[in-house]
Amino acid sequence: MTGTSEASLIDRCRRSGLRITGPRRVILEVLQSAEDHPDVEELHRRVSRIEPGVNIATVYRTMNKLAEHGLIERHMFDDGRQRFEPAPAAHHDHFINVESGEVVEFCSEEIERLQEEIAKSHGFEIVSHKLEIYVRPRRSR
Amino acid sequence: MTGTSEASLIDRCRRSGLRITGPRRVILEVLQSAEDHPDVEELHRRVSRIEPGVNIATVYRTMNKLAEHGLIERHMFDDGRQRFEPAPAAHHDHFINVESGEVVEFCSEEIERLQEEIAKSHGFEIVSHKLEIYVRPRRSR
DNA sequence: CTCTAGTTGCAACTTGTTCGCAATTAAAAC
DNA sequence: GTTTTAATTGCGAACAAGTTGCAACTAGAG
Ligand SMILES: [Mn+2]
Ligand SMILES: [Mn+2]
Ligand SMILES: [Zn+2]
Ligand SMILES: [Zn+2]
Repeated sequence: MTGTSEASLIDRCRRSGLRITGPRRVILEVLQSAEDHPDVEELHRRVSRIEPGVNIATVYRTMNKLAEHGLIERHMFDDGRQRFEPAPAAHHDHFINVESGEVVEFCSEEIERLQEEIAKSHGFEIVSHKLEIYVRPRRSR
Repeated sequence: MTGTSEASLIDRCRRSGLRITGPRRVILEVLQSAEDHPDVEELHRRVSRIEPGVNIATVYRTMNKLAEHGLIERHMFDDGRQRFEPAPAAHHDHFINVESGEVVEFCSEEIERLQEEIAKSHGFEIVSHKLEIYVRPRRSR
């Protein structure tokens, strides 16, 4: 669940007809190797460590472009800033540890199925959904 | 699921030690009688129709105060603006009709239970959660 | 009625994100 | 390799949603 789906983001960009420039290459590498769900500032920080001079507007624009082409997923957890991850091979949802900010991925077949069921019973067809569970480490006693 | 829990928002405010001023009274009435999940601009619009001159900053501040006291619930759907509803008597989640913007409430005992279960199995204890299902009317064939 | 802490209107500010524009450049076409 | 052109970039300004400082006002306790 961590790590990208099929090919590298760079390859997928090429296939989508996106140009691979210097800044973009670095951004893609940073994004690809991220184990977490970084926001734009954090991406920019990581990019700048590798290649200073890349403007944060470029990071924003690149994220928008990648999202348009379905190469990344955009999230908006409760802190109110966009966070990103390479488009995952399979759907998953998220735990957010409210104490550490850490994000943990999970997927429940049953929950997914129940969503379909309840949507159908309301006369709806699901376009997408978002399940975020804010948690803290369980204090054992 | 539509309509408030126990007492009126005004009463609950009084009990929380919040002062009932002119602007606040109108805001509370608007909020209480809302059938949807209005954002601040919309609340302000509705308030202004009843009593012009109320500043939008007051609406923002009132929402923050009410949320602090647990009298309303704050949501953030995909359009990126805060939306509000009076604190519901019982928990529920939301369908958002992507075509009309309409919000429909639902609750699934089973989904709630499965969340607990899966959180526990990851060593977490749930603080809160958010399940938003973006839907469109099911095209029957 | 008095007094004071809570509330308000207003304008200025903050934060996260987008945009216009001129300069640069990837990569398609020769 | 050279040319050509549309995509991309850096930069600063602009935006949008939400917050805040402040002086004036007022609910409601005593
Ligand atoms: Mn993820
Ligand atoms: Mn609701
Ligand atoms: Zn899911
Ligand atoms: Zn729920």
